Amino acid sequence: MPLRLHDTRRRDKVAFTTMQPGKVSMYVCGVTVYDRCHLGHARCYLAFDLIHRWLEFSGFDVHYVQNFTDIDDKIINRANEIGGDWRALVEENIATYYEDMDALNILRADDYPRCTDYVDDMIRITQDLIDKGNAYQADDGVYFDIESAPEKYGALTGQSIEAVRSGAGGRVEGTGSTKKDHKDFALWKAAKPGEPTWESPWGPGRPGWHIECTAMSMDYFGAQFDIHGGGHDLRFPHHEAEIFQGECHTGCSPVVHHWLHNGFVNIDGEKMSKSLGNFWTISEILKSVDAMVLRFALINAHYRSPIDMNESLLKDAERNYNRVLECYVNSLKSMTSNSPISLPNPDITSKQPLSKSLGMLEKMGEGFAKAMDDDFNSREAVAKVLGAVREMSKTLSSGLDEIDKDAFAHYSVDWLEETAGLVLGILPTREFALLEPEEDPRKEQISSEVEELLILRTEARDSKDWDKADKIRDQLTQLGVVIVDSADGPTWDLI
RNA sequence: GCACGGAUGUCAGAGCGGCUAUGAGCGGGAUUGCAAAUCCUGAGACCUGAGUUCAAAUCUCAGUCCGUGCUCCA
Repeated sequence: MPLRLHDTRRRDKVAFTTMQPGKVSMYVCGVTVYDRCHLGHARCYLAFDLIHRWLEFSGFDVHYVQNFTDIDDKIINRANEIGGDWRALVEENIATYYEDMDALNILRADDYPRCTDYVDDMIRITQDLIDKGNAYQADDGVYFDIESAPEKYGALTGQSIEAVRSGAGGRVEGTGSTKKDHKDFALWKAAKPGEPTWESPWGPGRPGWHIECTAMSMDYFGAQFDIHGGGHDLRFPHHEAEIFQGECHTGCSPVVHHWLHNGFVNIDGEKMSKSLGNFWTISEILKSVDAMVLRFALINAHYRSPIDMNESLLKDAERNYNRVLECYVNSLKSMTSNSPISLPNPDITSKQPLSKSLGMLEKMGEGFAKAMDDDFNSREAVAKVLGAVREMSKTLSSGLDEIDKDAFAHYSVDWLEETAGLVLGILPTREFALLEPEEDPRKEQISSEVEELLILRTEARDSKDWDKADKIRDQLTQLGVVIVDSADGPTWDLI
């Protein structure tokens, strides 16, 4: 089934086409490196990681470029606040960006260009826009002239020029700029005292934000490319500005063939923002939440829908993720040979349980691919994995003979490694999965005490002294220990 | 105000012309002294009104309500 995806510009799900057969050029707006990454960044780059993975899995050769915005008002301000050098701030935040994204098992892009390496290109494009009559010089920099290409206004957000004029209300006055219209955006900002600057035909200054992505994407891909992605908030003005710049500069329309935008993360029903105090950085969350559980939670939603992050969502994710992991580990352990016998034909209508089970799994595998092909519906894909996990667990514990079980386990492992592993990126390596969990040192400390109490409890239970048994259990709870009773006697773990 | 998106069981949330998912919660069952954990199983929903159709949660029109953007923001 062919891949379809939702294009923001065309406002519809469209068939995915590439300029070159089998090759995809994909540019995603990266972070402005003035601070550590937060949950919203995780969501965004996870969304495009999944898209990246699915395209590769579908056989495309993807050239994935993601930039770092390493010069910007916020960077300068932050550096001034902390009294440090802006370059050091940039380096530090790029390093932690990689740390955070690696932790979430986000595959690296092919290239991570930095804006400051492309200033010459930006100057060249700006000059060209001036020459073509799409830009003009004002007192405080060079601006793009919206009136020179009014038909491009609202390409992504559907807003008319008039609406924005009235909607902008009182915010437009008193900026002290000599730009002609408040909608005109800066291509080049004239130097202010104490700021890093570059030489240009318009005097010392630095590039505007929007021109950066245009310069970098064109350097890698030329005048046109397949996919441009970013957060929902970037549609306006950032991406519309890119359309103005790119299309006026190259004369190509469209420059970008598919615009993809991911939805936002809310916290407990509220927008995540610093002023509300619900701003979660990735490194903070990962202190209390397993990285793969967070990944699971974030891909268990369609990339375009907003996510409401809260305790129960994470709890749900943990539970479901552990279910998948446990099934994977059990399947790995059930593989007893290197050369499994061939399995019966998958047939969902068969009376033979193994054949029927394989038929179910085959169907769920098809459902998984169909879901991903339908605008990267990872939530539906996750549902298929969970359905398959249920089926696998059931079949593995259904009393198959050794040989069938081995073969079925091989099938299950392959199934999971392809879907949950390669595409969703939530499986650990085989070696890691089979590793016995490391003992918590705190467990060691109380171990003998707990074991003693458990013996007393077992004795009490044997003599049906439930009062005493329950008191001991309360005592253990106080120690922070949870008991799991099974047919083979009680086991325990830290809460 | 304008623009974009949404309204599905108790909740989260897929499906988007005929069959409805997934998970939590709740009911029943197995194991169990009880609880926890695990497994099996059951009930339960498609905002309102009109239209198209043999057939509508799904398409069309109207309405109501909600979210987001229009300002640096993933």
